[in-house]
Amino acid sequence: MSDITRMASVAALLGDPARANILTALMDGRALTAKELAFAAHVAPSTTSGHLARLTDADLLAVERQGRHRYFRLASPLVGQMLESVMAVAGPEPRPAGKWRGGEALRTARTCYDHLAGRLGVALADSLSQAGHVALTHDGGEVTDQGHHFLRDFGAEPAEGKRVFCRPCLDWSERRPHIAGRLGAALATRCHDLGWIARQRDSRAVTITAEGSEGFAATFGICLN
Amino acid sequence: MSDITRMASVAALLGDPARANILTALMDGRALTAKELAFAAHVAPSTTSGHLARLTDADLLAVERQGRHRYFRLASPLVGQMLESVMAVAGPEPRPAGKWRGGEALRTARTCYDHLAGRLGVALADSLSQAGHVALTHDGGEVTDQGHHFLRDFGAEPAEGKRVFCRPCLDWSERRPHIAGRLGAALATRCHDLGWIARQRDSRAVTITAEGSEGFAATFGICLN
DNA sequence: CCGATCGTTCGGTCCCGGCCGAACTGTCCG
DNA sequence: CGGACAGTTCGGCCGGGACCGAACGATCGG
Repeated sequence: MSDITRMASVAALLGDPARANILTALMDGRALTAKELAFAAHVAPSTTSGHLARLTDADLLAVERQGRHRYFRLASPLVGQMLESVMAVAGPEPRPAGKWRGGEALRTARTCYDHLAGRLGVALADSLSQAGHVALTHDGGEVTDQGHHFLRDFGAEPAEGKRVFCRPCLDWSERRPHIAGRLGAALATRCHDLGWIARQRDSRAVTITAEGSEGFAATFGICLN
Repeated sequence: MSDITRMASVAALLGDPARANILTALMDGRALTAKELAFAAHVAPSTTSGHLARLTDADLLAVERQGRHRYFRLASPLVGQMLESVMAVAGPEPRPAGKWRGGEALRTARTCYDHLAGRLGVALADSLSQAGHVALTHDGGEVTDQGHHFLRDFGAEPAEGKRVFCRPCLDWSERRPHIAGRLGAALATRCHDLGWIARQRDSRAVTITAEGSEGFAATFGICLN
């Protein structure tokens, strides 16, 4: 099979709505059981089983047995990045002009594999950028010396090593870059540890707690209303 | 239509081998006519016409009329990045153990939208990195002061502006990062202007000329044999 | 004006693959 | 051991969509 046909077959796997639902349900890195995924995909368990078999055969999913359960997760971060890049092309839903639809929570704040995205993610990136803590461009990013101090104080400095910590990740709903990479993961973890954000059940959406609302405003000048 | 179903429909467009061939044929940024694309896709012109209509409807392709021709090109760099990311997940073809197949040229050197990829692209990235001209990580990259001098001498310094010039772009055949972004585009242009590389007809593959072979060895210490 | 070429539209064929329910295997628990 | 639950396999149904050839506009050259 040629490179292109193999690419097509991978893309075809994403091209079915049921499988797309399965994959996006796993995008935050959690591992879910077949039944939970059947619910997410809105199809019968038997149908889901077939989809899961194909996805694992193609190495898009990894599976782990645990008693009578089988836990599925994305096989690698590459898969998550692929999904985000397709979302970026699919673009944001054209706003129905003043009408609010479901899924707004996802737009406000969500996890993108291991970091924060949505309006919160973009706002964080803007805040750090305007304060001079990070230098972001459309194709890379770097933490400034001043930024290192700030992040250490905040408790989110990523491990030492290479100089560049932030890969900009184009947000599919905001169409603006936000902070991924090691820094993005460290920020998300810290916000979670501080109790500023909480994961929602069965969704990549995250809720901003009362403490978070206060904290984001005080520390980053972010107010999402 | 929800975000996920829209993502699925975009992915489904990539999921057909004929359309995948069309899109990859356009990945180097050239604009091709419907007939050329029909040849690339290995299907009848009538079939191609339908595919092209669907791809332009979904804003994956942009079209420009010129007399009785219609020139198609990728609608945005985002589309090219999406294709690369899917290729990265699809992974390299498992080598048939000592047997050389067609498509080797593509693995040696090719264009990836506007920069160089394949073994040449990876070797360039390695060379610049080891010489201390750029600092590359898996999620970003930066040109050093020393690198600025070197690139200016080579004639490939990208336009002034932001500090970070290189987005690492995971190579789907080598599984290693190479240099994309502004720096990648500048390097590719300079190598082309020097006559070191030449585009092949109807392919993203590029050939390394005799001058190029010498130049890459002398300037970068690269020898691809 | 006429042929040649580029591209689209239409009608018809055909097959892939998504879906379900029912039956089956395997695991945990009382 | 027997019931409950997780997950898979199988058979059958059905629709979407990929494909082609032929006929039809559009545009260029002579």
